[in-house]
Amino acid sequence: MKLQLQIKMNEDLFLRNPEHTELGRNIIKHSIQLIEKDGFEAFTFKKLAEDIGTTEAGIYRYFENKHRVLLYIISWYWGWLEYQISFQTNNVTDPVVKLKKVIKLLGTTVEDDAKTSYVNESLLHQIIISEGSKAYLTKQVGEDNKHQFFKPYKDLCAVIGNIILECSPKYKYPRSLATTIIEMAHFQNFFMNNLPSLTDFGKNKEESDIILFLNDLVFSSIKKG
Amino acid sequence: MKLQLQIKMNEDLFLRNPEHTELGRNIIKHSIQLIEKDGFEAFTFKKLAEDIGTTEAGIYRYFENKHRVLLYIISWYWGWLEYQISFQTNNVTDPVVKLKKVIKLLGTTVEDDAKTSYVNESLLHQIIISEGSKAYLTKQVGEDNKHQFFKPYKDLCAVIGNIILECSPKYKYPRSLATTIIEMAHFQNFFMNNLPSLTDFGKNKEESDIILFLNDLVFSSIKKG
DNA sequence: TTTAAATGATAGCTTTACTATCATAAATAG
DNA sequence: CTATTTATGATAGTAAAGCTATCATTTAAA
Repeated sequence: MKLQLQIKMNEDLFLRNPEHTELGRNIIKHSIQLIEKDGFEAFTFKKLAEDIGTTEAGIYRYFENKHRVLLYIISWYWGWLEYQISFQTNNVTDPVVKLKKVIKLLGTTVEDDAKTSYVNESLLHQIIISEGSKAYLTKQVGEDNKHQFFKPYKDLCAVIGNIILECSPKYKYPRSLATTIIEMAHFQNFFMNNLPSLTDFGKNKEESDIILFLNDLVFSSIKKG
Repeated sequence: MKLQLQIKMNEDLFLRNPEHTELGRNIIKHSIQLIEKDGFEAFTFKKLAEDIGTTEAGIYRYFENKHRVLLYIISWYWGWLEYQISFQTNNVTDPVVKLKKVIKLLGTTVEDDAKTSYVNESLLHQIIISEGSKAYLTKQVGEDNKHQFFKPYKDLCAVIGNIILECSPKYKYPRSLATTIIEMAHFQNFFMNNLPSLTDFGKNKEESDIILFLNDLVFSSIKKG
């Protein structure tokens, strides 16, 4: 049996659902490739169109602008990650074990998942590291929030926050600790590879060291209460 | 006696030193105002020129592009903050007290400092919160790093890392914890004001709560060793 | 098979990002 | 106190980015 995984996307993100057509799926696929390769600033609909073999106008029929594309693929990633977490922590009773799995998932470079044909999770993970915060670090964050564009991120944060509370019911900052884990999993990775003297991982450049750091950070914080 | 504070800037950041001329100082002053008001993406040399009452070409004589302007003002801020830290922790022997002062400085909205005429530190602090990570989250991070554009940030990180080591000589991740404090001081603030459900500070929206969170995070991490 | 929906091809417009040129004003050196 | 460097102003122009519009054609659904 061939399984196919579908992430439910916010309809306001697009003008026409990219999942429904070949061109749409190509837009997602090539956007991920281009943004990963050149960075979000250098990413344009013109280049994307050339890459796919369609025209600029064709892209605009699916997405209002490139920021929406970024929001789309990042939302997709958070949705996918939440699914991974629920899958991997299923039947796990010990919340400490759960939380450790979450940290490992956040801090590990993922492999491309065959269940999602037009999305390369490995590239997407790199995009999350380098471009993730650009989704919300804008002046339109309030408007975008009204459209619920950050719901997948908030949901993930809530899931992790609840696991933290399971570990330590009296801990005062479950959500802020959750965002700290998420953001730091990615920032420490970026720093390790680009500005290593900002981290303690410059020598080995091992993701596993980041995970050790995050485990230490999280479990010393919550073990007290 | 009127004191004047000068931050030594990396010469590669500009084509002509903006500190030396009225126009140059205006470029810095109005850049800070515009970036704070409209965000970095909407910031253009044309608008800046109109704001100042000069021409686009005039700006280009000082800065190669708007990203260099961002790097300039952000570098300035880190330099200024390192000075604030060294000033405020001077004569403090207890490293725990020092570290608490650092966290407070990072997490508190600063007031405009009269000692620096053309720089509004209060606006600059807002820019650090919303735009700070865009300085390095680019494809040119490697090139920019060769120019030493991130030295002020690295220096600050080293200073904080050393205070952490003073508190707890065996702690394994002083630099990563330092960047975590710095980044989270700003991200939690951004989230609190824009996406409050990502934090535990949505009700009060008090900076002091972020500082409590960071203190808890840091001191539970380092107290073990 | 008719009708609607999706795509391709092309054009055009405004803004951004940047370079170049030349005249003039201000500062400074001889 | 003039000569000359240096900074600024004014203007022009180019390539690319960001976006909208139109119409013909292909593809898919009724």
